[in-house]
Amino acid sequence: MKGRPIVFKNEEMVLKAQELFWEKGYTATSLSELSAATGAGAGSLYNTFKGGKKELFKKSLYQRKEDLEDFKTVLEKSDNPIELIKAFFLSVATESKKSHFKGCIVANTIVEMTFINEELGNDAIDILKETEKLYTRTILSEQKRGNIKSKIPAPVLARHLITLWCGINTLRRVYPDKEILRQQIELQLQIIK
Amino acid sequence: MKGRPIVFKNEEMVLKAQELFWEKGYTATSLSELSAATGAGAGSLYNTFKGGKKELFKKSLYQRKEDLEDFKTVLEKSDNPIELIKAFFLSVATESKKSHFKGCIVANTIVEMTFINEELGNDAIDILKETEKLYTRTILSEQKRGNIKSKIPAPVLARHLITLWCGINTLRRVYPDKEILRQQIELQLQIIK
DNA sequence: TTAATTTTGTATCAATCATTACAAAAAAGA
DNA sequence: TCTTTTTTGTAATGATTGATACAAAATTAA
Repeated sequence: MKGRPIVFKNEEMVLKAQELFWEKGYTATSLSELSAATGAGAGSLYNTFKGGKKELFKKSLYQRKEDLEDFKTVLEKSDNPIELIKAFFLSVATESKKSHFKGCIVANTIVEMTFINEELGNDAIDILKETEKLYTRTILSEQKRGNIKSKIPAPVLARHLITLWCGINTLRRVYPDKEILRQQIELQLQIIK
Repeated sequence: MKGRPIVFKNEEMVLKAQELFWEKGYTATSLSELSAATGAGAGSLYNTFKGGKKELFKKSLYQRKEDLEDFKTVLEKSDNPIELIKAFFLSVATESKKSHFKGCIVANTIVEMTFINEELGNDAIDILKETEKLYTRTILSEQKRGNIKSKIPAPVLARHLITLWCGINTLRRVYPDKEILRQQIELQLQIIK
């Protein structure tokens, strides 16, 4: 292929940008910060991401959808997916302080974007709904297998996990404390039994 | 008192500003929008709120602390405060669609401010912790009276309500639906029994 | 009436915002 | 080697940001 060789790889830039967007949100993250973090100047940024800041954010958000796909694969291979989901929620408690303060970029975006940019807000909502679907399928299947005795409808239990996720991702900023978080997550996971 | 009479009352300006901050957050709300919403020009805005945008936001946030004080008074007068708290949570489900999209300005601020402005973030965290204290006191007292049989420590149950609050205030943007919200809130309130 | 005081409205400020323009750099293909 | 193509770095762009300067307006006190 002709042309000057690429030095700033698309994927690496997205990951650097994601970190910034995750911490500061869309509005408060400036192009100059993105430029400094990625190392790429405005020229490279706009050449790589023709849609500018918005496209870069979309890619950063979409990266989490791919992470979800990875988790889906792991769940499908497991013969006790419910325990895996519970372990995932509990693992949040032991993450770093910085992770606590960052929360979840998907949940953060839903909160930030509702009255700012409906398109980006809906992109985030879609990811959360996709996650919910995965939970619903898993719970329903495990109910049929008898691994979950609860008669509460699978969609309600799945939405409970989503609500817990959103709740914990705010609580962990108020209490970035392993023990407190573990206690609260355990309490709410008891509903899935 | 000497001087040209005030036409823009402090309280009214705070309420107008609060509405904007609640919807769009701190960063995305501009002074020109605040000026348009309150009707006051830059002159009046900066004369009334010497600290500018930041002070106006602080006042908007602090308004919710006063609302909390009102709720505290109602709870103290009640002989079944737990039912009042549960009714309050359930009442969220039937609010307007716009209210669903707005969520909670305190929770919103915690999410937005962590990496932007620690001071404003901590102001919001303080309000949430104050709310938690109110819940803890109420639950502990009702446990002693035998109105709550659960042996789960009052602080854990109180933090459960805070987590539920944060969770629901994101979920209601994903599902601004009366029935879904009622279902999820009811499920989680069963823990307080 | 006049002076003192405060609020209001408007013009303006420097700084920063996201984005674009464009030439130099660096490669491949002819 | 020369042309073509693409990326990169830098210098602009106009718009908007939060905040300030300041005179006119509107009141009270002297």
